[in-house]
Amino acid sequence: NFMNAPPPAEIDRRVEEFRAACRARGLSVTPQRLEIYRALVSRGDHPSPEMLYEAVRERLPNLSLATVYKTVDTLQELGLVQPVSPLHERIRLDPNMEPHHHLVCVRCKAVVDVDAEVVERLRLPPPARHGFRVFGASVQFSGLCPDCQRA
Amino acid sequence: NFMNAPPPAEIDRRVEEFRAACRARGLSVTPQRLEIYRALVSRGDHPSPEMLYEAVRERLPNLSLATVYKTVDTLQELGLVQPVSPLHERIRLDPNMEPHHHLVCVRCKAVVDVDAEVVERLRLPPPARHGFRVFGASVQFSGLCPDCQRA
DNA sequence: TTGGATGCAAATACTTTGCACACGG
DNA sequence: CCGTGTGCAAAGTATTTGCATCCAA
Repeated sequence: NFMNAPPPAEIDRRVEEFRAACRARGLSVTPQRLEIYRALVSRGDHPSPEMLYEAVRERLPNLSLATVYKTVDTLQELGLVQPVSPLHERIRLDPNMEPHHHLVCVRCKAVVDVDAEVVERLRLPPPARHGFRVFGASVQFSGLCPDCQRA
Repeated sequence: NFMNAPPPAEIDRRVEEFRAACRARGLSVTPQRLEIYRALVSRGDHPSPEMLYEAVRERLPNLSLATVYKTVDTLQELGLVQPVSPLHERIRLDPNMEPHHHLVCVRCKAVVDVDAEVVERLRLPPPARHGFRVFGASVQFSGLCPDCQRA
């Protein structure tokens, strides 16, 4: 198991933080929200909404998948979660097969290639490899494109 | 316009490469395939299948969106295109809001956090910024997780 | 001529929305 | 009690598949 689940004390601390964030914003602290957030921080594996749904249903069998999606939105607004990739909504295609990097506009999702040379060689030290065989690395710079800076 | 479209000569060269790759593999060289690949390399903006569809329909009005998807699959098999993000199929959630990096298994899509310290600070020199205002950078290491190395 | 490629339509997968009821504050 | 949150079902969007027809070789 190569996942990075936090220790129990850390999980509890983060769940408390979440309660506080809800109270601060006037949001109800419901069992669904608590369990969904707890499941998310407990599992170190960056789950999809469906995976969270399955996990939480063991404790809350009436949970609805729609509630998971809504709760994830809420967590994003609270600044407690983010998608691993900002480009998950639709597939985006790259005909450049050479090693290179990307610059992504967080607003309009424009993607620009960045040549490999402008970034120094990226090495992952063995202890950080979690047993993976590592082939490559690509950097994703995030920012605002010229158009979106105006808007 | 901050996109990086190649010069016409380069586009033609790559389309020829594509013809050759098709012939080498015994695949038909159809107008649809040629135009889809040409559109992909012409536009430097990493289009979605829908964007390609709209672009190519100006020249081939009968084109079907399903053909675009099928052609994209073919191009992937030929090693001529890849998705910008390997995690586009479903949203994956990360409750770690600190700057950090990811290690992704290309086979099973497992995602593991990599602490920021193990990679040196990533700077994008101004000329490479294409007018973007850049906030952050995160590295995505790709590899095979322990389980998938066995399979 | 003929097998692979295309177009259409139906199917599937993922995510969002509308609304009546439930429950936290 | 009141208004937000939940569950269900239906709708919406992205992608895949089945199949009859078409066309590149």
